[in-house]
Amino acid sequence: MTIYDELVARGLIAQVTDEEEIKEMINNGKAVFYIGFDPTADSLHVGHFMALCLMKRLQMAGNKPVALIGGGTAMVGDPSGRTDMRQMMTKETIEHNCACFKKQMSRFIDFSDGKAIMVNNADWLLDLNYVEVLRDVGACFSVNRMLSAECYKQRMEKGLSFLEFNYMIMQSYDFYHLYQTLGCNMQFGGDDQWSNMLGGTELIRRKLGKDAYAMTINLLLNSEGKKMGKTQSGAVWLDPEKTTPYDFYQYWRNVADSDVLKCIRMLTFLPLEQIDAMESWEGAQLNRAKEILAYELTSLVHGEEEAKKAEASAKALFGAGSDATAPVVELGDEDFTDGVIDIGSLLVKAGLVASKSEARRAIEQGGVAVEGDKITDFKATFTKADLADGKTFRRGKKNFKKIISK
RNA sequence: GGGGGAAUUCCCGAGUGGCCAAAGGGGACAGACUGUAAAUCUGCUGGCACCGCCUUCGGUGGUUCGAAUCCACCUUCCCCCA
Repeated sequence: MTIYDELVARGLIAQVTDEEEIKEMINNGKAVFYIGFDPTADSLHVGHFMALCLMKRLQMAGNKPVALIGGGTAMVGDPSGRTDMRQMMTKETIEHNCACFKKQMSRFIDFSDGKAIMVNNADWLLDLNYVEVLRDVGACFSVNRMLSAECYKQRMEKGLSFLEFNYMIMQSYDFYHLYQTLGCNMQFGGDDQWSNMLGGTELIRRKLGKDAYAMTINLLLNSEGKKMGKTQSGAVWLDPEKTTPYDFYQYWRNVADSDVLKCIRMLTFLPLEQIDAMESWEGAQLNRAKEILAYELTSLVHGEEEAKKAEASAKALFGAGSDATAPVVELGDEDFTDGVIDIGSLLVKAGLVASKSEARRAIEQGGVAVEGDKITDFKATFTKADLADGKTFRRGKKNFKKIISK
């Protein structure tokens, strides 16, 4: 099976500019392609992970990836798919984020011996001269066309600043620049980048009279059409400091039935035959598929060892009720007053609830348990000795913390 | 530049002087049912020393016994005209 066919079979490909040409190039390892990542946070998230996987798959097929970190474009901010303007980031923040991205990417992509290249568009964008750019590339863009682009649609209602309007031009310039300097002839990215990417192929055609290609991959949407990889508290990060391997595992363990197979197909490297075999699974059997999904992804992102730990924790907590593996929180003397700590403060300290009021509510509604026994009294207290060996506290069905006094 | 409108608790959105911690919806959270799923039903949704008190309605001042509600200035955004 060719790499292109595999991408299709995995449901990854969304749009392509020239299917035959792209097929020919990536199947034969002839593509030099780039994917851009704007450093909007200090860690990559699931969306980036998909792009990195795509990069890896293509690299394995012999193509040469260029990972572009958008240190320059982040100064502008991509308005695509947004209803309001991004908060402007300081140069320092951007630089810090770039460094974080770089570190994380190196774990997924092999940059040794020139097998892949990493560049930062700050290196060429920041020194551009305004009038020169206007004359040079500005003349190649039609405002009328740009305004009708899908990525600006949403913003036509709420307002779009000139700063952000220029994002497409910056991205197009990147492609143009990489085409000339690295012979980069393809750009891949999320489907929300389609119009920005077309801007680049168009610019190359106009300026150089050459063809360049673009291909987008489907965004990972759940069955309700919402982007996956987000939780109430924000994105699911790849940085273990920001999203623990256990939480990462749990996120995937809890995806909806209707989304499991799609996720396995799009995100894991499991052979397609094996995935096809899961297609017939139904009902509770899908739980097995969710375990596989969660394990595979945790393993890819955090390593096999962490994945095993997360899986073991989950099985223990949800299965027999063993307490050995929940995340541990230690309490010191300062947490106890007169030798005791009340349940409300304890839950707050453990990070199981945001406030004592929330703790009260959770208890009143029967959502808190210690060592499997439901707590009904908000006035309950614990002494240091009670917690000397550690006790597992649960809020709701899925939140566990082991509390130990020291 | 001229004219008009808007800013409310996580989001949308009521509220135009006391009965407002603020309707309604969404989301989130908790419970029941389950398969650590979905759907459904119930509860709950600012904080705390919780039958009470404190902080919130873009910002700063002011009027008033009392303001999310009135006045002034400021900030931001939208619409129409240029």
